[in-house]
Amino acid sequence: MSMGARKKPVEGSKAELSYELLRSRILDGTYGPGYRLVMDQLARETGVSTIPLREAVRRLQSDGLVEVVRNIGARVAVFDSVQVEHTLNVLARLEGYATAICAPRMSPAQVQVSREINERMKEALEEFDPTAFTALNREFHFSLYRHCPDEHLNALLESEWARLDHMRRSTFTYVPGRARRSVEEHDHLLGLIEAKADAAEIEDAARAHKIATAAALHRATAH
Amino acid sequence: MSMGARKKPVEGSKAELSYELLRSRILDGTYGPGYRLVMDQLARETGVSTIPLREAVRRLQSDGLVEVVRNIGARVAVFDSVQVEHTLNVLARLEGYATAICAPRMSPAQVQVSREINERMKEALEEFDPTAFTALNREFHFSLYRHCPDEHLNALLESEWARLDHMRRSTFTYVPGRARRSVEEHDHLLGLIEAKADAAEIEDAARAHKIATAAALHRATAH
DNA sequence: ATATCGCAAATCGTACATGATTTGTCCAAG
DNA sequence: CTTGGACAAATCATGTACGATTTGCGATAT
Repeated sequence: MSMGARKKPVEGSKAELSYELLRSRILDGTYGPGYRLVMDQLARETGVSTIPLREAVRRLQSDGLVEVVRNIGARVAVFDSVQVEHTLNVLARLEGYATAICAPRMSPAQVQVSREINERMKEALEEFDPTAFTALNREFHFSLYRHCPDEHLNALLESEWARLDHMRRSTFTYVPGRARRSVEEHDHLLGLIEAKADAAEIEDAARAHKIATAAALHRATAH
Repeated sequence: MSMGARKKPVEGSKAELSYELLRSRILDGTYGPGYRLVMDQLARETGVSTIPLREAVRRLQSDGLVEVVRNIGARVAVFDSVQVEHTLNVLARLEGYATAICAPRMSPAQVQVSREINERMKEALEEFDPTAFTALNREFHFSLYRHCPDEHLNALLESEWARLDHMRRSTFTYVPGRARRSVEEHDHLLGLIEAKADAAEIEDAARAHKIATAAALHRATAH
């Protein structure tokens, strides 16, 4: 038999594709907060039937990205600014732990990659580019715990970041004075990792870093 | 119109009921780890059709309780002891935070309820009843952050505890020497809450408490 | 003993029927 | 002429039955 690249779409059930499609459209803002997900409409639009779409919506429901009401339908979740603050605080604890257990596993080369990302954040800071800054910030933190031995923790982090990305669509959150301090704290954190500091110390630093972001946002919004 | 209590089963779609049924059966061990969830079979057994069951399985998939493979089916997730340790560590961080933000909101009466639960744990300890002890332990911690203002955090805690309960089916985890220290730490924690201690201090205590449990388990299993 | 063919079982997807909710219209009262 | 309510029709979520496709296993033939 020919062993050439077959047209085998191994990862391509309609339910799976629909899930990724809807998810990406929610996260990139195509379906904003409160948007109503109508099955028949989506079915015609995407060319699949309603059943795979229903299954996709169910997964999104457990992900917390949509809210489903019986006999009414599904809407993409809507968040207010206090929930942004809550999510930041939860992320602080999760990230602190993840960063701490991954720190000993990081090679010097990987630390260097993270450091370069932080340098690019400084550039974005110089050029007043909040969007790029935010994206790089996420990239920076994920670079710290990419090789986390706990897969479920990784899934949690991914999920919380996704929620956060989506929330930024409703309430734009960028505290001007905070960005400069943020990159400094990143440098400090990298220093601790390179110095093979104690796990508890690294965890404290990483947690405090994001708690500070949440606090800055708190002061900026609910003055 | 009569406004008396109608027989309105507001929460009663077949998809919802199927979800709760499957979930409870997974958590109480009826469907053990690795159990194969066959749609047609479940459909005949429960009297509903396959579609509501599919939706239920999708939600369980995002909950991390079942694993779905394309064209193969769904199996109940199987965990090993290291994942128990991971989950305990994640729970430690989440519980620490939740306990800290709920502490100022607790009334003396609520503290008293928690204290009574801890007293019952001491009784279970005297009578060598690990099962009751474990159940009470969960009840104790939930009593501390029942009125959490962050609903999503509550959902996360519920989810992680559910995972833990299910894991205990595979690997029975009870470290004899740990239980006595545990109730002492509970008393200490309650003292901090009553004394209106600093949030950071309470968080540290609650986190350290569960980290110690994880560490004890680590020593007991992978000696 | 190995390989190939074929059957059984279960998942995946579609079309259709049903029931609940919302909307829109018409009529009547003020 | 405006307002309020009731009835009707459309819209959409929910559930069922059925067909299509894939996987896994066993039997048969070489």
